[in-house]
Amino acid sequence: MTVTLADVAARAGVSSATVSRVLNGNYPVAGSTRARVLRAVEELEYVVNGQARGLAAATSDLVGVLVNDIADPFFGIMAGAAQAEIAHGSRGGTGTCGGKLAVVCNTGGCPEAELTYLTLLQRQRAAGVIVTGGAAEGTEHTQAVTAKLARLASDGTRVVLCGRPPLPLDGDAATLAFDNRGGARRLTGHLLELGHRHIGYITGPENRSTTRHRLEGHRAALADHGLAADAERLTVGGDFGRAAGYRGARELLDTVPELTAIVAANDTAALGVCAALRERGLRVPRDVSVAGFDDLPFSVDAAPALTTVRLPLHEAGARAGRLVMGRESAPPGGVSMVTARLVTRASTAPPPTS
Amino acid sequence: MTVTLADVAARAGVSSATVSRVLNGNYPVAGSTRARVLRAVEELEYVVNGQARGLAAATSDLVGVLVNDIADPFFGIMAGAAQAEIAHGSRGGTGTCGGKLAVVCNTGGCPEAELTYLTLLQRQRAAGVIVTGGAAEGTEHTQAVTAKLARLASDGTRVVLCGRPPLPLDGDAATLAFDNRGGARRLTGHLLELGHRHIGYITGPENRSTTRHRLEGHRAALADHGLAADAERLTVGGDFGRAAGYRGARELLDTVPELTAIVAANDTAALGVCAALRERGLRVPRDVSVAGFDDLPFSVDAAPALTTVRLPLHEAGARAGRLVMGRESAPPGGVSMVTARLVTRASTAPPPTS
DNA sequence: CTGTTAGCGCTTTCAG
DNA sequence: CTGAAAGCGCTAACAG
Repeated sequence: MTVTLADVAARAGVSSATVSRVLNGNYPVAGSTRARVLRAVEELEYVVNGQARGLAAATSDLVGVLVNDIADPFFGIMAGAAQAEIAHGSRGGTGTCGGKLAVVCNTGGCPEAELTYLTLLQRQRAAGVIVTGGAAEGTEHTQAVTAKLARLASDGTRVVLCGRPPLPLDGDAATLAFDNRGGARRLTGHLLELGHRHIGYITGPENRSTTRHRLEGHRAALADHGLAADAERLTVGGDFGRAAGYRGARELLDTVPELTAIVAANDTAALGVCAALRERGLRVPRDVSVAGFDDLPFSVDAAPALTTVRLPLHEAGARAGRLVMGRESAPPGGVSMVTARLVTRASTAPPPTS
Repeated sequence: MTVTLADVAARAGVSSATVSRVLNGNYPVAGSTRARVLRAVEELEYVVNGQARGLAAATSDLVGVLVNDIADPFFGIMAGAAQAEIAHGSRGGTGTCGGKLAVVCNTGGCPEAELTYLTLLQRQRAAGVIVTGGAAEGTEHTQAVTAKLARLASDGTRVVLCGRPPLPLDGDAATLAFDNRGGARRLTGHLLELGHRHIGYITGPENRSTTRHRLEGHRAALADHGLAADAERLTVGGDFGRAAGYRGARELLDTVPELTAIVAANDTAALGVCAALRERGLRVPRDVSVAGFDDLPFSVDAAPALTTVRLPLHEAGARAGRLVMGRESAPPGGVSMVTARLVTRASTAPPPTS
């Protein structure tokens, strides 16, 4: 039924080894022979069996990309950029081919799912793995994920952490850490400079490194201005979702009447905040300033356009892709800090003078 | 270095065949033997080699998911839902495992890239392929894509088309077609009922089935009201991007002063339209009504909330996932039409009375 | 430059 | 119920 190397060899009147050499192009083959082989390949519509090839050569065409939520542009942008680099160099048709296949895995941020996918990738002997998004902290499985990653790295799988704190891994593992703490600090600093003194904060999901770092940055800025005492009361829990932003804003409005600004842990939640404010008849930024984090594409289209912190997601994803493909060498120390730049737009202004 | 079946067998004091049988659980094995084998697996941290297994059993753990742009939530939502179904049943650890690995491939809507990825997937002997998003039409490569899909289907790869017109494929191929034409017709019908008579339209990219169907639906609604004559002049080209919506709106505003509404081919472009309108000092919907298509999550947060057409992307993606896994049987005739529901929100209102 | 010969690690008859 | 043996389709030495 399905045509194999041997079929091609027979048709071209050569040995299967020769066909293999022509296809892989990593060995000298006479021009006439090569032509004959290629014609046979065409005629038979031969397509190599990647599994057999991988088994024999101990290689793999697969690279895993773990994301928390592929439907979220935050991850979609990184995954897309990484994938473009990973596939880079691939040529269609029946001929040779460079690039690899990116396997994007949705973990929902759940360490168990991460573990499952890492095992699945290990099973396929993936050439590399990119893990994006913050790490879960303090869970039982967190340790297991680290161990699995260590195992993969020591087995020769290239491991790249993108937007996640560095881990002590052997092999050529690299980390692109996001400066969430610094970005958050600058963002809240901006609000403080505008004159705000009662700033609400809606966090990300519990026990995640990203949540913690952004909150720490926010608190650091408050501390800079001697406002640390009030911080706890002005903080409500969220989960990076729009609904959480909406609920959080309502709660803050109810409990902190003197509030003049709300910072959400990300843009999506900030949109929910805006919706809640609108519903209460409050104007942004005249009555309350609002800020997010990430600078996703839709943030500039919010009304008013959102002040936020820009993370170069596309560049980071592309770089992670190059790192995992070994096309770029790891930064010294294996860790590179990705800077987060403050982007001030229309949603923040000085507090009402009243 | 890496531990194999034989290592486990040796440790457990059985043959490798027995280990295989325990791991696959598809053959009777004595309880005591099984326990011994499982313990050896644990101790050695054995993980099966998917390539070898695939080669020997002529199976694959991979399922391809082709999308136009993974950074676009339109595709992210479908891909995420499909992936959840594909991975479904997978259990972590060292034991057996049901689900498969979804390989999400970004094609950028380019038929050549589609071809490349399909070949790559064919090479890996993927168990199935889901192709999402509209098809390119009239390109040289379009035919080649169809041929490749036909080849895959006849080779036993399950092919599912999701949001793309049906193709005559052998094997168990299924199609989930989106009712773009009907949805667009109802959307423009809504505007006409509100009293609009000069409705601008910003299209999607050229030569794509989705673009064509949505435009056809729009025109059909106009024809229902005897307004077909003016349609050409009120249509400008776009590409589903925000910038195209922005540019298109400016162009329409300049050339059609009597305009009272603008329909964009999708929500993203509609956001660009709103931005252009805002910039010109026009209020939505008081001066100009705006409508999009897709009902992406951010559309409800636009200001004003966008009137649009809802496509059940999550359900469609999940269904495509079940179909490709053979967990749900194909609809009669192999084609199922996914309905597109009109969602009226604040961005549309009757035209100014002046 | 090309053919021969071993496997890669696993599944799967076929015997026992 | 378990073991032995024959491949799955390909690559990679090793000889010519």
